[in-house]
Amino acid sequence: MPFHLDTFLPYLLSVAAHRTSARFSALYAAEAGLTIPEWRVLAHLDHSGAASVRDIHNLVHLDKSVVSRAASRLELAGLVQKEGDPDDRRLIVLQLTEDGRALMQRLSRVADSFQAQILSELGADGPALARALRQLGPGQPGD
Amino acid sequence: MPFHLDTFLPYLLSVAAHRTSARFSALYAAEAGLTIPEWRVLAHLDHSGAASVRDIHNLVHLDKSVVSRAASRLELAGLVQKEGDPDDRRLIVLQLTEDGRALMQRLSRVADSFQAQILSELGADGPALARALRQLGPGQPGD
DNA sequence: ATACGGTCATTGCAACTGCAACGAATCTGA
DNA sequence: TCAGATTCGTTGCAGTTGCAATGACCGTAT
Repeated sequence: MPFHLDTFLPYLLSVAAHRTSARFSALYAAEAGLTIPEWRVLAHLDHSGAASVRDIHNLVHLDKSVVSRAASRLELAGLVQKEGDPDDRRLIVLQLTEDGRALMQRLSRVADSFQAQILSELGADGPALARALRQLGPGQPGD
Repeated sequence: MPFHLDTFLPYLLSVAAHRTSARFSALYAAEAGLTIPEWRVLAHLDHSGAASVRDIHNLVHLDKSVVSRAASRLELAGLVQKEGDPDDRRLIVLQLTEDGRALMQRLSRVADSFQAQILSELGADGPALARALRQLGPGQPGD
């Protein structure tokens, strides 16, 4: 009996994730010229206030090098401020600038309405999807 | 109010997809030395018998160039046979070789048991996840 | 003090991706 | 018939990613 790729969860996840990210990134690429890693760094900083490259690497599932380069681009764009931590000079403290906070204020509204749009498309399966994704994502398993 | 990335569906999808693919690809990377696109091409050929590069590009959500290069590597590895279509000499007919079929017979068992493993982890949310992913993936919306 | 292992951010580098040509083959309509 | 538009697979190329150094810095135990 041949194998059915179109019911295989890793494949379905990959396609759904790619398509959903593309739909959303079209929105904030229009609003600002952001890439996905840049968006995630901004979003995490908006949520956590200040964070090091390592914090973001651990919590947002992005490689250290990706975070580092995204932060450099964001600093150049004036959205993020980088300064050395005086207590531990290995660390870089990343923070939103005034412009960055203003941008995130606009973008979080876009994100919220996108989320609402997706949930309305999903109907009753929305909550189960969120639960399942949290289960599959790197939560408990050591990662 | 700050934005919460950890309840945002595009982000959750991306993390879950990446992690699940990594878990699975560790299995077939051990069994054969396959990359993800190579696995998808093999799986689709196992399911559809024979297909052109374009067919796979359309149905498996992989860029033409990715399919083309994966097919070349698979041909070199003796898993796939490439021949020109006599009716339309622009087309390339891809087919599994005997070795390719044998490999897919082993891999589809690995895949099935992985799928079962995932579903058991998800419990009651599994079916809703599958429905939701099919809804989000490129089905109806022209794509 | 100071040597040493561990942690941090950055950088180099190879591999991969997505996109835009490109050449070959087919289709269309005059 | 035959010129132009289209479709096919491949290839070039720039940008990105993941991984492995690298160098700076810290903590600790001698």
